[in-house]
Amino acid sequence: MGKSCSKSLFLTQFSLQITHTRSLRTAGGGAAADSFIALCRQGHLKQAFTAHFSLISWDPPLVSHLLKACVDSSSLSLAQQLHSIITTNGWSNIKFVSNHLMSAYAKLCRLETALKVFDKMPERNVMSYNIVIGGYIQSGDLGAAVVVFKEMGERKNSATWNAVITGMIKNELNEEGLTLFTQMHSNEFSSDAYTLGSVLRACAGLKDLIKGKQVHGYAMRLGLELDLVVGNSTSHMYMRCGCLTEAERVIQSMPLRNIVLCNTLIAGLVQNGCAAGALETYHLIKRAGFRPDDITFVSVVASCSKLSTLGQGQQIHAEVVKAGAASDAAVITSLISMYSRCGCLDGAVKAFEERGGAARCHVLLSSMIAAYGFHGKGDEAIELFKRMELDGVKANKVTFLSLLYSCSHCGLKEKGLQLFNLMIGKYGLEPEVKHYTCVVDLLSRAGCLEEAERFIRSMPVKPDAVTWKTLLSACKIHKTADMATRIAEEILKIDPQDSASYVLLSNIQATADRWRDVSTVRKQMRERMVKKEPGVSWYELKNEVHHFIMGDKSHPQWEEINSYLKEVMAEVRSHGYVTDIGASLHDMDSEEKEHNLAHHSEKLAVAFALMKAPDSIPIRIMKNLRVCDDCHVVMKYISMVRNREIVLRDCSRFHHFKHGHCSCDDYW
DNA sequence: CTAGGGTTAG
Repeated sequence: MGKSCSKSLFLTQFSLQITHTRSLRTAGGGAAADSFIALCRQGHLKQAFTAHFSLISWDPPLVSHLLKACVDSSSLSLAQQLHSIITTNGWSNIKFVSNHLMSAYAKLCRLETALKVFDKMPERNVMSYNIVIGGYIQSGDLGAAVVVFKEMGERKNSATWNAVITGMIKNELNEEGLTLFTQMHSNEFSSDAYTLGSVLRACAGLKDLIKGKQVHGYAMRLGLELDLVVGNSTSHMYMRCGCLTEAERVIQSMPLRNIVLCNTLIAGLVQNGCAAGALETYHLIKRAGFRPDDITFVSVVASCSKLSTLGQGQQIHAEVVKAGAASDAAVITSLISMYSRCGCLDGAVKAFEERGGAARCHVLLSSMIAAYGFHGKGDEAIELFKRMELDGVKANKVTFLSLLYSCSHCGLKEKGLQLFNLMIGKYGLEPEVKHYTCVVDLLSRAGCLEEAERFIRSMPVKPDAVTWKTLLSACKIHKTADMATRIAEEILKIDPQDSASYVLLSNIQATADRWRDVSTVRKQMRERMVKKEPGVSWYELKNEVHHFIMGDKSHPQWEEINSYLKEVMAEVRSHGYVTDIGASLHDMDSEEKEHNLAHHSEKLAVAFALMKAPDSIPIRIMKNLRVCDDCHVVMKYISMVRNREIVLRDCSRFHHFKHGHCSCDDYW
């Protein structure tokens, strides 16, 4: 469940002061050019060139525009073709054309060529220098960047400083940018809105609230705090530092608002755990007359993902298509993740396939790999990674993390270990604790518990509570109560309030009939005031989310649901199901336990879904805790007896129940 | 010198 959040200040008095939205990039060249650009946007650069090359009346803005597209789709050869068009037409002396060309070469890892273009420029502007400096910074040659900066310095004005500071910060050299900012002042150049915007962005990147507040104060002294860009950057900085109220106050004070400001607010709300507020704000800004753009959609789709509300997500997807934002790589990445997290792998695959093969960057591919992994499709995930390697798209740490858990989720131990070694060896990536945790999962799931424990105790980074919890889950499956006690101690050293671990340990002891140990755990829980978090399940029906909590009869159709659940359970019993009382932690007699188990939130939710939803669609239920053993068994029976597909997402993974079998292979 | 966005263990 999302964190509760106070109603946004913004929502209470949002006015209709709208500034003009940035218009979609347009370029010269008429209808052929439009169609050309449309094709390029969809990632079909090569097709676009073949079909339209001779029809287009080339002009400098169009060429510049397309150079940007080349960067987006990593097409060096097309950039070279454009280069020759520039040369043939004698446009090399136009500053912005050469700047774009340099920028494309630099970003496509051809710094040498970019420098040649730079050398041939008869006249340069700040941008030209900035691109070269940026290129050097990206290739890791800071020394050369400084040399160019000094050469540029001989021209020694505010715009130059701003250009370099912006260049640094854009390349994530936040500290360096801030240092230059200080130097700029000691060289008696004063800041303007451009400087402040960049510097605030650096503070946001560093999550440095103290510096950020100082800059905010400085902006007020300069009377620049109401500038659209400065105000937005200030709000963004507060959002990144987790100060939601402060960020909203800044937006509230702005005399003019535009879609960028709205986006800062919506993204900030999601990032600060208030997905419901983000969704609400989205509907509000639309009513206020703002037109959402691709960036808005990325955040709104992410909200649906966090809330696990497939219906709302699909609705937003339709709006994305209508708004013509469906070919933006970030939007698609977000959609893939949303469908996957809402339990609809088909939707994720469809969104992925629609993108076509032309322009799939590493983030987009990683998100699809993660989606396969989430749903236990390890082979598909690995297949996609192979294709990624063939296409020359470079995998990063996130890609490998997704690959590793794809393997552990379906028992591909050897394959997973191979990938782990590939990541360190061939890719030269340093694993983080999350990667090590996946390896622990790979080993322990395969029954190598001792090896997994040795691995944890010898790994070069400090294991966290999750690392140990992974091993503790394995102890449950492999019924090793002694080891479980030892591992639980490690977890409670790190987080003594982690109720899930107490519950897990107690269940393991109960299964091993070690009742004295069970009561020790319960005593510890009482002494340390650890409360078992109540289990909540939710189910979305016709745009409405229904919540179910054990023992809570507040649902308007509670009686009906309860008696229907009884019917279903009787049906399931007639097919051989027997209640497993061990799954209950509570200290009570058997009859009471059975009664409690029978009303677990996921059972209530599934009964409601069986009652209300059409037979043809899978039932998708979300739960805030791990699924209990008994409910897991019941779901398997229901999927068989009723011939219904049930997708249950608990706090860590998906369970797909079909024909009496679960995708997790009873390991979770 | 022109803001704001994407993938991530249990």
